[in-house]
Formats: sequence, C-alpha cells, structure tokens
Amino acid sequence: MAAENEKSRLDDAARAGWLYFIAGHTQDEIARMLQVSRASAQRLVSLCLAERLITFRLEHPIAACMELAARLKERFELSHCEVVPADPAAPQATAGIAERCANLLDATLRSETPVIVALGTGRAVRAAVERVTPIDRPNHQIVSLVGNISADGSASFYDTVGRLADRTGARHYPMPLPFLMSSEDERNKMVRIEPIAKVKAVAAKADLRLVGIGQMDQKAQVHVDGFVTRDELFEMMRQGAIGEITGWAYDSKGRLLKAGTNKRLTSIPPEVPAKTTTIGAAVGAAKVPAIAAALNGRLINGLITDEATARAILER
Amino acid sequence: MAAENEKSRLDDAARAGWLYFIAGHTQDEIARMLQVSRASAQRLVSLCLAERLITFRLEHPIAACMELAARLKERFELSHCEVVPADPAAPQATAGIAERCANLLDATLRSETPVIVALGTGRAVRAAVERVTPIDRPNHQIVSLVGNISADGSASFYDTVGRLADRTGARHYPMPLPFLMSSEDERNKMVRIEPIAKVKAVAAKADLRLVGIGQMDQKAQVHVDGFVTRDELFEMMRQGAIGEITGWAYDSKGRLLKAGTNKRLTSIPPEVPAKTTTIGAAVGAAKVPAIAAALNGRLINGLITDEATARAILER
DNA sequence: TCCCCGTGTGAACTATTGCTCATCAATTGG
DNA sequence: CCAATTGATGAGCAATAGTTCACACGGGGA
Repeated sequence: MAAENEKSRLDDAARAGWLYFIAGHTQDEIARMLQVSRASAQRLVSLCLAERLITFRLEHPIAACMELAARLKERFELSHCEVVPADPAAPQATAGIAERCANLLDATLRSETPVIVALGTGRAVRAAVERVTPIDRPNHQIVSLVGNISADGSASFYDTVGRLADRTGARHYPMPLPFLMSSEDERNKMVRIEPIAKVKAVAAKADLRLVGIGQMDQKAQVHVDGFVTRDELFEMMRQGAIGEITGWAYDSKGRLLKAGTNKRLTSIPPEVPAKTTTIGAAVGAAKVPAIAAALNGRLINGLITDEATARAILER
Repeated sequence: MAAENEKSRLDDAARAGWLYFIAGHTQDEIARMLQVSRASAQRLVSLCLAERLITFRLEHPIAACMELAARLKERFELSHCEVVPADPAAPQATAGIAERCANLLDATLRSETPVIVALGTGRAVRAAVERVTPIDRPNHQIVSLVGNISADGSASFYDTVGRLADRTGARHYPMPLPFLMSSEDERNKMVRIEPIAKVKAVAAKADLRLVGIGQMDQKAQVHVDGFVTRDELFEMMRQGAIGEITGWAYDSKGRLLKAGTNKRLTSIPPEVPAKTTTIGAAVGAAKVPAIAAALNGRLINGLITDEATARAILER
C-alpha cells in the first residue's frame, strides 16, 4: 500500500480515537462523521490503540501501585499481587497491607462452599485478622501453620487462628506445639502424634495460605519475640539465612536451609514451589532481600506489599 | 459520608480505571477482582472518568486539529467544522482543505435522495470540485451562487458548477450574468428575469452551500481576477469591507455592506444568519480577519480551514 | 492478460457496557 | 426512637462495541 494512504489511514485512526476517547462520541456517530461503516470506525479506534497513537495517564497514586503489582506478577509469575500506596507518614506501617490482606480473607471466607485458610506469622497477618468483617461460615476451617506455644511454655499472643475463628464461626486448628523443639529427633516424634498430624493434614488441603515474611537480621522478629535465641539466630545467619516464613529460614536464593533451627522447627514448611495460593505479606526496606528471595525461590506465589517495598524488590 | 470512605472509593475508581484502560480488562473481570458487582465496576470506571483521574493523550498532529475544530464549533456554534494539519512546506496550500471539501461534497452527493448543492467562489472550492469522485446522480442539482461572466464578457474560468455536474451527471444551473452590473437599477432588473429567478429559486432550496471567503485588501481575489476595479475595491475598503463571500462584502462584524459594489452584485447574497448548511473554506493569515468576521456575523455556519488559520482565528 | 495474494469491507452475530428502576442500608433531623 | 432523605446496589434491559466471515478490490507476477 502507498505510504500516502497509510498515513491517511493513521490520520483517520487518530481522528477516530480523538472523537471516541476525548470527545466521547459513540463509534456509530464517528462512523457517520468519517463516512465509513461502523465496523470500520471500530477498526480505526482499535488501530489508534494498537499504534499507540493514544495513551492513558492515570493521575492517582494508585496508578503506580497497579503498575508495580503488574510487574511483580509478571516477573515472579504470581497468581496474586497487590501493592498499596506507601504511607509517607509511616513508611513501615502495616495498616495498608493489613487492610488488603483482610480484604483478601473477606473475599475468600465469603464463599458458601467450605474453604480452608492457613495462617502464618507476621504483624500484617495478625492485623489483617482483626480487620476481617464478621461473617457466619461454620463450615470453613482455619488452620495454623506455626506452633502457638513459645519457648517459655506460654501461649503465644499470635493467636490469629482463634481470632479469625471467632469472627467466622469456623472450626479452627491451632498448632499445640512449641515453635522449636529441643532436638531434631524430638521434633520428628512430635509431628507424628495424632493431633499434630491432623493439623498437618488440614493445612495440606488449605485453599489459601497467608504468611508473613521475616528478615533474618539482628532485628529478626523470631528473635525479638523470643522464639529463637541470639546464638541460634546468628548460627542461621552464618548458614546464609536471609529470611523466614513460618519460621523456616531460607537463603538469598530462596532455598530452605537444612540446618540449625530448621531441624527443630514444628511449623509446617512451605511448599516448594508453592502450588497452593500462598500469599506473603510484608513491607519495609529491611525485608526486601527476604521477600525477593522468597519470590525467587517460589516459596510464595502471591504478594501483598507497599509501593516502596515493591519498587525496591524490582530494582534489585 | 466519611472522608476515608470517599478516598477509598476514589482509590477503587482509580484501580478500576487502571485495570480497564491500561490493563485492558473487561468490567466483568474487574468486578471479580475488586469483589463488587459488575454494575459497581461500571460505576467505578465512570467515576474514574468523571473525576478526571484518567486522561487521554493523543500523540498525533491530528489531535491538535480536532481540538481546534471542536473549539471553533463551540465558539461560533457551527454545525460543521474541519481543521486540517497545516502543511509546513506550503502554509497557504489549499490542497488540504480542498481534499476535505471534496470529501464533504462526496458525502453529500452520495445520497440517493435528490440534493441541491450551491457553489460559491474560491480556489479551494474549485480545487475541491476537481477532486470529487465521479458518481452518477442525475437527480441532484448543482447551482452557482455567482455570475460566471466576468467584466470583459468572457465566461469565467471558475466554471465549478459545470465541472461538478460533469462528474455527477446532475442538472446544473450556472448563473448567466456578469459578476457586477453597471448600476443598481440594472442589477435589480436582471435578477428579476426568468432564468435568473429560476437559479435563485433553486439556490434558495440548496441543501449545502460551499463558499470561499475572500479578504478585502490589495490582494483581494475579486480584484486580482478582474471582477472589481482597484477604485471599486478601495471604495469598499473605505466603507469598512474586510471580507467577501460570493462577492458580497462585509465589515469586521460580519455585517453585509449596503453600498458600493454590493448594490450592483448579481450574486445570491448569504443568508443572515445562515440557516442552510453554509460551509466556508479558506486558509491563510491574510484571510483571518475576513473569516472571523464571517463567523461572527453568522454568514456561515460551517468552516473548513487549516491548523494555523484556526489557531489565529481563536486567538483574536 | 489472468491469477493470486494481501488488505480492507460490511453483514451478522456475540460480548460488553451503560442505564433505569426498584430496593435497601445508612444517616440525619424531628 | 422513628420517619425522611440520601445514596449505593444489583437485576434486567437497551445500546454500544468487538469479532467473525465471506467477499470484493487492487497491485504485482507468471
């Protein structure tokens, strides 16, 4: 086709695009104006889009978040990803992601058919549970991925499973075990006893796993909360631990370590690669390496984070 | 409603808009993603538009033209307006507007039901006629608004009516009169004779009038072509003439003058205000005051011009 | 010259979107 | 505390947009 016609076709495409998107006419009107069939007007509008003659710009902070979420989803083959605007007032605030996690839980629990939700650790997860809107779903099941008894024998304040069950009337399965056993043998023994095996079995069928992601540094939450000692933490760091999910430490490639506390952990380990919908929830510059490793290692296939964290992950 | 909810609603609107326009999802998909009904998703997309969260940008020279045409249409209450990109190589070229005029004529003449087209003077009009695609429409009528005999008695080379009739097989009505009579009396006598009255009658029923717009300055086309003498031209300029349509001179407010050559003109005068679709076709910096006056005086209700001229008219 | 290929076209059909209306929940004022 | 008002909601329908298909046109190449 002659270059001149090609050009005039693009001109018409631009005209059609202008009339459609900017002037707000229907394609039928445009067809009459341009003296073509409606089908041709539609083709012109498509062409205008295809040739990128027209661009959309979303003037809203959310736009950047959507963009980041789409890139994360693509890059790490995630089944679900949400990025919330970073709160400039509180860059580490979990409020934003907690709201999204709560929304996700709401959506999942709204289902009439029975679902199983498994919960891990993390402030965001805990906060999310508090924000779930109460709903009566006695046929759902809520299961904990981590032991809720801390080193000193008291019940952990992370009783997220119980709280979520309160709000839904669902059956719930806390894990009646200490976070760490004293030896590998003992761990292996414990996880085979009936009540624990039952919890594991339910967790294995979970429709959704919602987990926090912890970094393994001097401020590691597992240490701050008293689940692992300073020495245990340092040992894991020497072994290359960079992050943890439900206590399971992994290295910078997202490989679960086969040493140290991992041998004595009672938590249910992540699937590798994650097949069940497994959503990680975490924010903060300190957690970026841990989150990135979890994504690369396919320990999670979903992520809820904030804008600053998302950007940092993508820029690595 | 609380400000927080309001904000979250706008967030959702932005999300929906992003998913719709940028990610290209359907509203149904968006509804599922956002956990709302499809109707609500549609409302969110509308809201996004209404709140101008999203803007469209058309990266094409045509965009500016469409914008200018829309402003001219609005400002002067035009029923039709087209602005073509100015050709940087030939700022006065009528090629662009001629093409659009031809397109307009094509569109009008394509009609199966009989239509009457009246033609005025002007290079653009003449060039447009040459570009009309031949079509067999014996029931159409083409009528001239101006005498086609020049001062020296020869037939004018502006035989646009004949040329257009050739291309369409339409009946045509040239105006067998000199452009100017020697006196007002004589003019009044001539326009009453049968063949002329017939032409006037047909012209009065025209569905479309396509006319050129001439400026009244030393390079006025009516003078250059020898229809009016230098003295006559200067006299009209003294009377305030700034432009002419089919020879009828008007002042800067678009009021037809009641003096000088206007008293001896045989051309069919413009309707004031224009009720029939009356399209003016003109480009060039020199014609800007004439075009603007014609628009203000409602001598025309349609305009075909180029980008530079359109901009100049709007900036006055 | 005739044929073939690529391209564009409109008709007809399907999918998507926009709108109206009845309903319902929340908030406010009496 | 209740009625009135406001505003959001979803169902259902009408309008609009998108797709598919068969066909026509026009420009090379045999």
